[in-house]
Amino acid sequence: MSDLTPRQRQILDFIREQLEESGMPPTRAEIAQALGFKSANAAEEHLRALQRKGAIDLLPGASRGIQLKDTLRDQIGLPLIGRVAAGRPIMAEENIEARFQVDSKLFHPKPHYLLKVQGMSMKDIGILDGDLVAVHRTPEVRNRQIVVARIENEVTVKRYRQEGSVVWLLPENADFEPIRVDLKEQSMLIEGVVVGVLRRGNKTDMLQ
Amino acid sequence: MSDLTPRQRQILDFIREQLEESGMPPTRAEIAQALGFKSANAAEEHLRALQRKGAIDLLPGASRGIQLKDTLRDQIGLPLIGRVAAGRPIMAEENIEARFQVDSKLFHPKPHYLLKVQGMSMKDIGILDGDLVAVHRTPEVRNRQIVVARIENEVTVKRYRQEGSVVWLLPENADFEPIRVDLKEQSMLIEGVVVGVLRRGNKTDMLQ
DNA sequence: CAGACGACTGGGATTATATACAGGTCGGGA
DNA sequence: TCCCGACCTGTATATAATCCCAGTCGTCTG
Repeated sequence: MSDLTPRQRQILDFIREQLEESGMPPTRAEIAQALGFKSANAAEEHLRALQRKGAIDLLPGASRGIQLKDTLRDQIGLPLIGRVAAGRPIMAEENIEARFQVDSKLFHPKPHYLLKVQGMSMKDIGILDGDLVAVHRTPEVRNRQIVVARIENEVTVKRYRQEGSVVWLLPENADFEPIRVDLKEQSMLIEGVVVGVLRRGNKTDMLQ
Repeated sequence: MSDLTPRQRQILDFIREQLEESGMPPTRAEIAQALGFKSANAAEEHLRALQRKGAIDLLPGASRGIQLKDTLRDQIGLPLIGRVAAGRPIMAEENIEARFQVDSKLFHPKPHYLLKVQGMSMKDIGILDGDLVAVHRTPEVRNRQIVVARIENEVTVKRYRQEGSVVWLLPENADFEPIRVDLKEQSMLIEGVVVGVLRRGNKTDMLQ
């Protein structure tokens, strides 16, 4: 899905924009005009490419018959992951406690799931025990990002720092110790990047 | 706006349904088929009636050129309140920066708006500068609740404590001083109770 | 009881739109 | 070198869709 050319991504963005602003998908001619094409056929070809790559659906014969594929994900809502069963993928059915619809405009990049945080190790950046973090599922993380990592079947939220083959998972609370992982000796799985935090007032006495 | 005939409401509902399901407004022919009309003109006339009554906008010449009026579209989702203009009600149009759809199952009681927090005075309970708090609009608050209060046109988020006619607005950060309000001397308006917190990772460098 | 109005049928002109086909450029592999 | 794929122009055409006109059938209102 992410192997789109820059031009194709541009067109996908334009479609999304149009849907936001006018509430309907654009026509070939509108795409061509927006991107500066002199022929609507250029838009047609890009749409077909986007369809081949699975980014959109095209309804044959229908005017403005363009559908974004990822609307499905939005409609169902984000799964809330509680405790992660040992040895199971994080999104396995048995880990899902509930599903919540959360506006995808709120977070960027788009989160794939919510994870319930256990413990106070990230207290200093405002992530408390019981908070839900919105996680974008990706193995590509950069230094200083807050990540969800799995070591030895333990899922943990920490700040990421890599130095060669050594990864440090840093807490944001002086009471906790950094975790050192040597990738040559131990395996570690990056489950994603934290893109947002969500706290429910009623569940903790923190707020009321 | 609500003086629509049953038939007109049915058609408005169908438009909304189509937008949800297919991501694009229906054509006259599609409306006619869904409602059992044999002529697309019946749909045309209903659309004109809906436009006259202010429920929708029709874009002349455009296929599927039906837009739900902003007042309808905007009713979806919680308004995000940024800075509150002095002397204006908190939900005034000019204070609304955006709207986000948030699952009502997430918070309880149901929030009425999101407020952007300024400053670090509530840092110790994980409410940071720039965070959004979900607020349930009510004047009835109890001690120890986190409330949104307005004093002298300043809107502030603090922990509430009342002792007779004196109200204390307590920060959750040792660097800040409690605010003392004597209701006999000063006026204070309770704008609501905080029922949740929401942090967007991309806006701060806190998360990434 | 005329007349306005909501709710339709049926037909048809006119435009908007999708989409096929025939080109052309440019850069990157095999 | 040749071919391919991404990227475009330009022309053409069938069809999707808007939108105007002329009616019909009730119901309610002055």
